Amino acid sequence: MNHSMKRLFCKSLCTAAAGANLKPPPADSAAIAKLILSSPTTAHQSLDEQFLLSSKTTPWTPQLVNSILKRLWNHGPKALQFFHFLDRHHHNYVHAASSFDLAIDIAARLHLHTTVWSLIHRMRSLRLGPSPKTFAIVSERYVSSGKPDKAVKLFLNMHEHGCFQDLASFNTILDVLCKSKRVEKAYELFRALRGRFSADTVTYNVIVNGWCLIKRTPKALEVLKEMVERGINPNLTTYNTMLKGFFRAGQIRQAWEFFLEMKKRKCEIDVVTYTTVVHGFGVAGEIKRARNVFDEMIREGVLPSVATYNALIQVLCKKDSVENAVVMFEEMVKRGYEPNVTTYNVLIRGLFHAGEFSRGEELMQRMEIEGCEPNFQTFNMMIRYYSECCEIEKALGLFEKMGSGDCLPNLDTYNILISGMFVRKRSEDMVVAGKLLLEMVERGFIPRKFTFNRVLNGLLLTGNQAFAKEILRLQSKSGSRLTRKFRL
DNA sequence: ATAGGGTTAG
Repeated sequence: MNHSMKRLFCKSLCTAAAGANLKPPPADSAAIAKLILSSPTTAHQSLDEQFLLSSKTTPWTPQLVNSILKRLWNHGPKALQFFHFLDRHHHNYVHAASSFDLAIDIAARLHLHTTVWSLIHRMRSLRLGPSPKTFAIVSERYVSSGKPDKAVKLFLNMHEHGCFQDLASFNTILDVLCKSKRVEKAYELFRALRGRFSADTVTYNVIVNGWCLIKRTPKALEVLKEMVERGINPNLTTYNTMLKGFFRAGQIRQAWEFFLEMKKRKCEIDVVTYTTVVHGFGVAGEIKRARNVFDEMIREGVLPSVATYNALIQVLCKKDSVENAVVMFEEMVKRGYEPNVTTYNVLIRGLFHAGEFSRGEELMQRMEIEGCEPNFQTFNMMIRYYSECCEIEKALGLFEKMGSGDCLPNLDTYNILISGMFVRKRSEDMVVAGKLLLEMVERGFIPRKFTFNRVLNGLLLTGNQAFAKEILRLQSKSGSRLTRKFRL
């Protein structure tokens, strides 16, 4: 059953249920999100009349609210406006902890520090949290905006906000630091507190992975050794992490030896191990060895997963030929696998990269027919290729499609498209770039100074002085205006 | 949201 059929089927079922008075009519998060998006965005203005009216009869549930917040993820100001509206005006509805977590994440992405903390306090006064998850979200935001010390401090002070630290939250903060490449900082914290929290296999795995992520495999091996000495047993995850680390660091020979050692020691190697090796060899350009390992896994009775096929298809595109990748794709379908969005993205990219635009477009149509929704990567990648090849109309067409669909443009989309507006060096493209810049600010994204300057220069050079002035005004007050508008 | 495998860009 394809996607549109599924939707139809769902709809008729729901209508039947409502008609029979079995349950309240289902509220459609897509429709509500659209209504919110189409409300005017003037400052201090509440949501649209139409929305206000319909909100009175909408049976609000946390699931519905969360679904709407996710749809509005890339329009943070609207998402928060909606969240605050329900919080204030619907006294019979109280937000769930999970909705608070989403709102906190959105506010943190908009750098609305004050809003983040008032939400946390409100959550606490309603006795809904904050939970370890809330702290994980806020820490991650701190780390990704270049403030790892604040993240650590937050973890150390968690208990002051009514949330006690435990091994799980310790592992989480270490992982957050490692994933953002702040491995030295994580290692420092790990050494200071591993005794207090009785570090376990997960803790050590997080640290081993951290060193591997920054290609410092000797340090990772050191931690592995220490782990064994302290009586903490490494598991398959530990070894798979190490294996991936060798490939990432370009130590192909060591990776192969490590893999052989894993087999020799009768470690029950799994689909993840094999996928790591197939991908690792492929990225290193060793297509033949990648294929050999792929054949070996089937011989050994380890079933490849969609991820394994994705790895193989990707490396065929990059290091072999896109034609062979297409063959592999058809083979996986023939064997009964259902390609996912990553599969399509990898192959569409391969086709575009080879200049096979129409075949790439056909594949996108095919994915939609199969009920596989394109995501950010799909759109952003295609927009990037179209821009590079001066197909600005096609790039803009995809952008429109995102805005009207379930996948709102994100920060990358705006950056890619704005860059694309410079390839033709046309005056009218500069105006579009300026409009995109205004729109992205309105949606809560903060353009880099470079982007502002580039658009300003473009407008000035093409005689759009008045528009340039408008953008200059916006630049000077964009940050402060947002904070005032959405503070609780 | 406690850890490992596919999407980027050389």
